[in-house]
Amino acid sequence: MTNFQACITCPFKSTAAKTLNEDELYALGDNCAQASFKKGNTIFKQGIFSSNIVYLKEGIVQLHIDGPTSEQIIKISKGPTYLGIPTTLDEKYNRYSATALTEVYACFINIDTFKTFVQENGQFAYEIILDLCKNEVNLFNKCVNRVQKHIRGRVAEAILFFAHEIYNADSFAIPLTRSEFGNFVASTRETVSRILTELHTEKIIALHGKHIDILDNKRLALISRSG
DNA sequence: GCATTAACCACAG
DNA sequence: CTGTGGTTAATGC
Repeated sequence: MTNFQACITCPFKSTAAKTLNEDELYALGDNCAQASFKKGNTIFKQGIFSSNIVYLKEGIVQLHIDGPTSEQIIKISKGPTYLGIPTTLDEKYNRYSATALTEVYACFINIDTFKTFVQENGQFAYEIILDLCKNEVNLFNKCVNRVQKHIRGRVAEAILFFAHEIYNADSFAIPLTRSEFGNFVASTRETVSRILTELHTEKIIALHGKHIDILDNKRLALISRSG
C-alpha cells in the first residue's frame, strides 16, 4: 500500500499541509509512514535518536519528561496536531517522551522532507510558526498557573481543559489514573482524589470513577480563576 | 499561638 | 488503583 494517495486525500491534514501543492503532497506521502499505537504505548522516547516529525492524526497523547525526581507530565495533546517539532528539528535526541493515552494514529514524517517544505514554501512555514507560537504562549500560561494557583484551582483548570480542549463536552472520562492526574496538576493522587470528592459534594461536578460531568460551569470557572 | 493548606504515610477495599 | 484518615511541615494572620 502506497502512502501518497493517503496524504492527498487525508482528512486529517494540518493547516500547514493544506498549503502544500500536489507535488509536495506526493513527496510527503513518499516520505512518511503511518503507525498505530495502543493505550500506554510509547510513541517516542526521551533520549532516543529521532529523525522524524510526528504528526498525530487521531488520539490523545501525553508528553512527559524525566525530571530531577520523577517523570513529569508536561502536556496532554489531542490529534490532529504535530507532536515532536521542537524535539526533532533542533535536537539529535528526543528531549521528552510521548505516550498514547488512547488508541493513536500517527504519521512519521522524514525530517529532511519537512525541512524542505519549511524552506521552500513560505505559507507552510508560516502555519508551522503560528502553531509553535500558540503553543509557547499556552505553555507560558500553564507554567504560571501551575506555580501560582492553589491546588483547587489547578484541578478545576484541568477539568475545564479536558472539557474544552480535549473532549468539547461537559461529560467525559479522564484518560488518566488519579496518580497521573495528580502528576499532571503538580500534586499527588491523594490530594486530587480529595478535591474531586469535594467538588462532587459541592455539586459542581458529578463524579463516577473517571467519569466527570460538569454541573456548574460558572463555579468551576470561578475556582479555576481564583485559584 | 492558632488556623489553613497540602504533602506524606498507612491501610482497606 | 483509589479513597480516607491521621500526621506533619510550611505559611499566614
